[in-house]
Amino acid sequence: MKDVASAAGVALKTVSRVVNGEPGVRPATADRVRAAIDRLGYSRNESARVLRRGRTSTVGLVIEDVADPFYAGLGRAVESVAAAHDCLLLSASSSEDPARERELVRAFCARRVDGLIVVPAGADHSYLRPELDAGTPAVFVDRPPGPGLDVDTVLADNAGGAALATRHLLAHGHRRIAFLGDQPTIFTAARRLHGYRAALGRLYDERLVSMRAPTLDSVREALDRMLALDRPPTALFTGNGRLTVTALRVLAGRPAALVGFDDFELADLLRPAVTVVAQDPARMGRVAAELLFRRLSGDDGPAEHPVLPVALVLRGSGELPP
Amino acid sequence: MKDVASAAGVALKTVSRVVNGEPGVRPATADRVRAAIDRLGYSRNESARVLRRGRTSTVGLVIEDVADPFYAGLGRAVESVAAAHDCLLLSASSSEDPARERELVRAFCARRVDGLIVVPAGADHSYLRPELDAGTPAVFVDRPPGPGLDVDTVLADNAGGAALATRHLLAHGHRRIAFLGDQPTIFTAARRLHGYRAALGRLYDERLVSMRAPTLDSVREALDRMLALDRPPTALFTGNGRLTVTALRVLAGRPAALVGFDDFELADLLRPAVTVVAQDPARMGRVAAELLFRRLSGDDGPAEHPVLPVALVLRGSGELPP
DNA sequence: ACAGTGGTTGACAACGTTGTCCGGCACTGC
DNA sequence: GCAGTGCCGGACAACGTTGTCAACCACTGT
Repeated sequence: MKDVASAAGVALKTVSRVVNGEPGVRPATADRVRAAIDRLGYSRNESARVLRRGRTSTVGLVIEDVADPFYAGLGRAVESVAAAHDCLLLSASSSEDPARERELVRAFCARRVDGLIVVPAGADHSYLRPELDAGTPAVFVDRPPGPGLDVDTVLADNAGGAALATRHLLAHGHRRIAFLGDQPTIFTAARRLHGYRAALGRLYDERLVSMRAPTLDSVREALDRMLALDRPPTALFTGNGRLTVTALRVLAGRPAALVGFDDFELADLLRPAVTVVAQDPARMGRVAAELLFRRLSGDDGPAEHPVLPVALVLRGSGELPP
Repeated sequence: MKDVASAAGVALKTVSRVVNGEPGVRPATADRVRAAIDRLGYSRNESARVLRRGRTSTVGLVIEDVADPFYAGLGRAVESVAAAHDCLLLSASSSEDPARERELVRAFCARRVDGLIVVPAGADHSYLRPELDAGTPAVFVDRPPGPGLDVDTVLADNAGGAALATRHLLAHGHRRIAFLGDQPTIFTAARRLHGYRAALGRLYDERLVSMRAPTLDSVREALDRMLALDRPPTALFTGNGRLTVTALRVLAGRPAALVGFDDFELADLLRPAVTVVAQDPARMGRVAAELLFRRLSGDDGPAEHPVLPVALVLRGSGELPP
């Protein structure tokens, strides 16, 4: 900027005024400055600006995996809202590792992001206290923060969706409904198990439940075990998109009564097409981002906890008889 | 930091030394400083640090859409490499809009990213000249920069892959092979058309080619038109993942001889399973990021232009007879 | 002719950090 | 006791920007 100033024969401050579109610069002077800017290929140093002004126009997003379709859709929505507020997005994957999550949040805060959107992996978020107190708002998405921290949190109706799926299978005559969920330490997995169990009532049988990371082997093993029971399951409820796909792969085309939590591309083209409880990741991201930007524009009301609805999408696999 | 210094009863610079792990501080003093840091919840202001040191430990990634599985996989790989270099990733979607692309690059550069990875949407990248001259390296991925700019570029073997797919269908007896490609202004679409055409030789018939954005309507219309020809196509080659999925949806389960460019999840579970020319988006992202970090660590050799191989994955749909 | 006015412009400090350099202190060897 | 030698700690400037405030200029109205 100094160079631009001397090239244009004006003071530093005048260049600053032109760059920021501040009034009080004669058009002729402004043109001279702009010409010098173009000639030198100058671009404002945002770090210095941040240092002076305190706002980075950047928000941080910590999700489990930027390549997972669910989180990618969520991230895209956050990006759109951020763009509408002239903000950029720092995004990173925690890989379901609490230490990494914390490290990322720390790195984001050191870069002075204006706000944070977090899909938490860990169960303790007390490390966020100083940042929150310092005025960096955070919004949790998909999963709540650990105990002792009351911040904005956007969740889906996990238990309700699971109950919906389970009742749907019950309504189609199934009495032995298996549940494949992710590890119970994951909030959504636990909530969905809860909804499933509540809907089943006394039909609940823990032998029909498996809560493990969604690998091909773990799913195969669980299904083999269940199918070998005296009274094997006649239907399957899978607890997230990854598990649904993995289960379909293990079933290898054998049609089975199945409802999955989370929609996924091509669910409609499989045969039978797959009935799912659909969340709307884009909406979730949008709601969270809008909440964050409301906080950034000064709203300091009590923490909000919106719960987004889910929808049962009938496609065939969930309507098969026992 | 000033507060920490006075809280610990030391000078500013001593705190700086502790924070940066510089030698020359007595352990007892360092402990006192660290205690003060914890007590005050202090975290270093990265903007100020950047201002002083010149490096942000942040790289920028401009892709077409962070939610597209192909680019999401690419982005994830870039993130991994960046993380290995203790860098964060600013990522954004250009939505195939040259103006937006340029705006994003500008915003990234203003924030003084250490380097850029760009999947270009536009055809003119002369606006990058000042940044490159200023020492911000850029790597282009998936598509080359506009003319007049010779920078590192990582491409896939688009023409080769298209030829491979086309010859595969030819080898299975097809003589009328249709091609659905994206808009010809998109580099990869043009290259794939080129490979398809070269492989067909005199069998090429422009009535069997459609190059349009992959909407349901445009694909339906193109297929209807082609199937109404005197000598309709007996096989279909789709020019990217989105088109493949859209075409499958239009075909609605009617089996058709089909090879798609780009692999996609569940391609193996459809019936017939879908034969594809698979790129490796993760590898592409990794190669690009590694190239970028080599530049960042001082390698200023001539621009490199690696071309990544593609692989034909036989699954059934490409082996159907006419 | 002169104070008053409004529109431009510029000098300077400050943001929080790090690099440079210098001062003080304890300890060593004479 | 005294210079020499490390080691530790601190003062200060600088990075590039913006907010504050004051100075300047050309008019205007009296």
